[in-house]
Amino acid sequence: MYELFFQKFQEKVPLTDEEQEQIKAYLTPKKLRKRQYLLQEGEVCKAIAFVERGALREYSVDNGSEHILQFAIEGWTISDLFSFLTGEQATYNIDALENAELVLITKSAHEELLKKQPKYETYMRLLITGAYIALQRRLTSNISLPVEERYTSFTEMYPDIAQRVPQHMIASFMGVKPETLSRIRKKMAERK
Amino acid sequence: MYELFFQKFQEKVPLTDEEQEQIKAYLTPKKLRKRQYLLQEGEVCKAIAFVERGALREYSVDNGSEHILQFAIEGWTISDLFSFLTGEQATYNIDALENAELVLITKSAHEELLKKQPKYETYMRLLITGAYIALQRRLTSNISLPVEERYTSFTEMYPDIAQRVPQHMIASFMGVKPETLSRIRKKMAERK
DNA sequence: AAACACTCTTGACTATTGTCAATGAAACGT
DNA sequence: ACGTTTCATTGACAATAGTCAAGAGTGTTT
Repeated sequence: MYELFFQKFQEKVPLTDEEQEQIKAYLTPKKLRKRQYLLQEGEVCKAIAFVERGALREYSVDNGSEHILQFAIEGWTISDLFSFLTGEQATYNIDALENAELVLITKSAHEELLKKQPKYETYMRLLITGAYIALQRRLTSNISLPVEERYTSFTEMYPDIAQRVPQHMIASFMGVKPETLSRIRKKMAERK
Repeated sequence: MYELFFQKFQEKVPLTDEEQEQIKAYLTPKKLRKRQYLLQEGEVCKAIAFVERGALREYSVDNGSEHILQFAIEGWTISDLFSFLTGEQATYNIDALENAELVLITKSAHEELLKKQPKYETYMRLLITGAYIALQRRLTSNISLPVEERYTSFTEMYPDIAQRVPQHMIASFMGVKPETLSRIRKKMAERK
């Protein structure tokens, strides 16, 4: 259990066996069925979730339409960080696109680990730094590139997600309507 | 010197006088004239810059058109983090919109501080976490909201920047053409 | 003071994306 | 295996944003 979690952890920060055991004591496993919520808008986000198996999404809802902020498949971490850290109401929803097995770091576990295990803080720092850089790139491509190029770069960057997730969710992730993505794919196919 | 830097630092992580002196030894002051580059695409980003006075922007260039990723005024931090951390070529440019006074943390200072001063690591973690959360919100509003609402929320969130920076740069930041922003402002004014 | 660069606005036109509605195919649950 | 939901596609039309070109107002430089 927690194999993938510690594999990803150790890619960033190596751990001795004892350190790993120490950290393990703070983790909570959780299973989620497809369509089940991990977090709903308005609740307080009580954990950071690492995906051991399955696929989740994080999204906001605006006038009834969903906007996907993030996907998370095996090896990824997902949370409403703002709500988690401040205790304020979450503005995002998180639910499972497939049955999933998660490793949860609860708020209290997070705080204890920050106090007791410097390597945890380092891991968190590196994790968020990587997420930040990825998000900067996504934003840059969003304000710079036409939809078609954003779509091809998405499928090249995340071919696994592109295959596992319905098209209209990729459209939502990209910030366009499903019909628009469908037409763009058609044009691309015709050109080939 | 470095007043604002340490004020912002201590808002996140309190320091003793000795700790502050220790950290101060790693900082480098730098002045930048209006239009001067701090970083050019293709170079390696050699420092994280904190703005004591003035205003900078970070932007990418695509087919000759500029796309502003970030503004930074007093109290903000700016860098091409990816290039800084990996030593790869920068994909962003950073230059001064006004004469500016900066506090630089060079790569070697950054590494030494991470080793020697745990509070520096904590500060960095919190700094990036805050930046990450802000960026998530910006992306959410980019994929969710029409341009007009993005513009009003920008001016409400950053009234200081909205006043100091030319309109076409705000358009670039929002990912629309200057003409479009101009027309949206006109519509808004007519409705009032 | 004249020349220049920069910024913002506006108009006419084009391109892209969204909306609404309908259809067929595939996947899902029982 | 059946009915139900979910998904993707398409068409006709509307709304939004981009392109190109021109002009006016500012402020700066020399």
